[in-house]
Amino acid sequence: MKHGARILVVDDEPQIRRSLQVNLENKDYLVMTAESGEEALDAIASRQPDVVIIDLILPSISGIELTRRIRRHSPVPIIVLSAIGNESKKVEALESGADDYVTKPFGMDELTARIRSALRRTVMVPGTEPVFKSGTLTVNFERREVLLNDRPVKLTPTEYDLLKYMIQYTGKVLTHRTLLTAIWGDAYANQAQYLRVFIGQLRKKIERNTARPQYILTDPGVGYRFAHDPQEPQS
Amino acid sequence: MKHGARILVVDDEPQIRRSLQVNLENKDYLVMTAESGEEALDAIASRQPDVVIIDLILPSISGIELTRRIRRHSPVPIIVLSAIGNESKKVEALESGADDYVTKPFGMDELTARIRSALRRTVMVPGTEPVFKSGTLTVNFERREVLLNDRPVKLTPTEYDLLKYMIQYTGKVLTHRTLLTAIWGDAYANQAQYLRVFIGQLRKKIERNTARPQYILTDPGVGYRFAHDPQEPQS
DNA sequence: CAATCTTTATGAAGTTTTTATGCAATACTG
DNA sequence: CAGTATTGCATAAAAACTTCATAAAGATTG
Repeated sequence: MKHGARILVVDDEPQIRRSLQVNLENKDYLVMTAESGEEALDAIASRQPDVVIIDLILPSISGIELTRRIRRHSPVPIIVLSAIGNESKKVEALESGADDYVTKPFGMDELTARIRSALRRTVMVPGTEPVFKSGTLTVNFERREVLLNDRPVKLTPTEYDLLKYMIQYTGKVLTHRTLLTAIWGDAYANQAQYLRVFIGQLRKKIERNTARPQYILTDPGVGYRFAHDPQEPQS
Repeated sequence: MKHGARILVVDDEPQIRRSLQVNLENKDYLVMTAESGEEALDAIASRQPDVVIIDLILPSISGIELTRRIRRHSPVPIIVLSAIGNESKKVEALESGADDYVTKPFGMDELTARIRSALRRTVMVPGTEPVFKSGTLTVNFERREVLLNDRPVKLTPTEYDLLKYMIQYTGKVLTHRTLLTAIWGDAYANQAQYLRVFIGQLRKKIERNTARPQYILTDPGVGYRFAHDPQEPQS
């Protein structure tokens, strides 16, 4: 019997654990479960999952605290489940190191899409791969060169830094705060408007249709992410 | 009197220095000498040789250690001289960043062949001559000579060093800091104005239209790059 | 003293920041 | 539950600021 990726589900509600387990095993994943943060930390240490799914509401250790603790010693991709109306917790979790989120109630298709994306986030250590390619977009970090359909695209320093940062974390949801502090510094953490302006300029330069971006996706109320699979322009 | 490439000879034995100097000057190279690693590092920083020849056996700083230190900040081709029976040092030197070696005793023909080969390699253009060509511009690194439409162009030493450095990294964006430390030294890393002046002079000498440079392109806020494919003047 | 390098000055070009506006999605309210 | 207010996003454009190109004067070097 051959299994796909190993997934750890952390939730205190037995029926959700059960439901996820059944559904994900149908998709050929190997599923393990934990009902508390402590159990989860043990399982991560001993059983090396490839992805961890965490319900934000947990007894004792909260999902956010659990995320933070996992990140202290493991880079495993983390997807958090947040109940609707829990937006601030979701952002907090992302800033604590989570990679992505799914809002309850959610469909299995959505979750499995996120899982697939998370699995592809093979730690892109900056410096290992000097050339990034996706669809018609090529970025040569060695040369500091951006090509679209083999034509050079001129980016300003800030635009380039922003694009580079996002590509480095392809697939991961990057909150406004995260991006602002990374590119502009701590003092600018609340200048979300800067971000909109520069994201807008980047899209104008690299997206075919800025109204339906393929690469730089908006996560409303949260931030932006660089798409793993450039969305095909839909009919 | 016009000189070819600049060669730095590093050896502690005066008669070898003298012999190499005379022989290489006969071949029309400009030869400078250093008798210790410290002197050599100074000379590389201040006088920008095109090739460095290092005797592996030196007092104080060894040839290998010297090679390593040079490589920390300069891509200048290094040829090491190893006495027979010193094979292991030779390998170590190559691993530390040397480009080639010559085993003593050696004939002048062999050494000059290695020098020519090293000079050729700096341009990374596989060909018979250590010459770079692009469009109407020709740079002969062996003779330290620049031609535009087959007419010689007079460059000052700094202009030449800058052009050569940029050609060595054709296509790659070189930041102000990179160029300044490479050509002028660490202490000048922030003198971006020098760079503008010299880039301006170079453009005046090699560009058809300095307002639309074909070769030396500006990346605003970042630095300069030597064009990969010289832009055709557009209508 | 002649060539080269370094400095200074200035207008032009380019970039970032700020402000303004419309739109769309969500939340509020009677 | 329709209509209205609010909030966040996208975009454009003006203003402020920074960097660039160039000329030319001053200093240095051999």
